[in-house]
Amino acid sequence: MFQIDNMSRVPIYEQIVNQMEYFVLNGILKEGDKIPSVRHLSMELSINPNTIQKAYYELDKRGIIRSVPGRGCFVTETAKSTLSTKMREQLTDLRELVHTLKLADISKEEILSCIEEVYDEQEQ
Amino acid sequence: MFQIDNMSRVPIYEQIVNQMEYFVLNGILKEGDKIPSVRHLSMELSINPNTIQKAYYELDKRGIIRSVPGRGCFVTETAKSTLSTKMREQLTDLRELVHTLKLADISKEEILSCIEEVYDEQEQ
DNA sequence: TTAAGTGTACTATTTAGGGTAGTACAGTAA
DNA sequence: TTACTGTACTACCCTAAATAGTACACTTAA
Repeated sequence: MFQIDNMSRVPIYEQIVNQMEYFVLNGILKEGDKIPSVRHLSMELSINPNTIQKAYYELDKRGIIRSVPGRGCFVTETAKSTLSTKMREQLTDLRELVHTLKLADISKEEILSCIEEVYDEQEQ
Repeated sequence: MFQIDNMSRVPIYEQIVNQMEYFVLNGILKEGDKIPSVRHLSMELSINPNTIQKAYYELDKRGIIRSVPGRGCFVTETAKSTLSTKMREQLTDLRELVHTLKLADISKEEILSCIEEVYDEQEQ
């Protein structure tokens, strides 16, 4: 499920956070779902439990999961809508990236067709 | 000219590299232009000379500038075309970002109008 | 020739973040 | 009771980044 890139500059705990959010947005994880326990995921990814805990703590703080001592961690009911709102802020990143591409003399048409492609893709 | 964000996770030397490339793409720095000396930029930004040197070394390696001992550093004749080619590879990043926005239920139309805006902007 | 400015090359040191190791405690559920 | 869960804590290691300081060779202009 999770893919960790040890060569990345992005810290492992943040990779886990990002992928968890991606899974929620993508519907792979749904509201109320139980996610892997700290120790279990730690074993599966061969990562120290503290690192997983750090990721889960961050996700809890963001309202994506809820940690229940003794029971486990679960995706909150509001996770997806919270993320959708947050993602909208990435429109700023989009503008910056497109601006850079424009400077590189990449045509508007090329950008637009790129957008069309992504939106016409079927999710598997 | 340069803006350094000390709170950023991106290393200072890499911020300088990025901004130098941006200036070249944007036409603020042109082929043959002399760029600030290591010591001068070091003073201006209150950054250790070694950090500036590291950035310049990287830019030299990428073919964006040429360092000439005793004379200074200059933007190469091929800098802009080199960067344009490299920027084209960022179309992959664009796809990923758009994919994320799509997952967040942001409409295609909203994305497209965002693109239009950027391309219709006048550069100052 | 001299002086100032240039890039370059070192070594040593500090700092902060990330990650690991190990232990311990309390709650939950079969 | 037993095994699982999240949580908390200290200590330690490692790496990259950045700083500090010095030194050398080259170029330019006075």
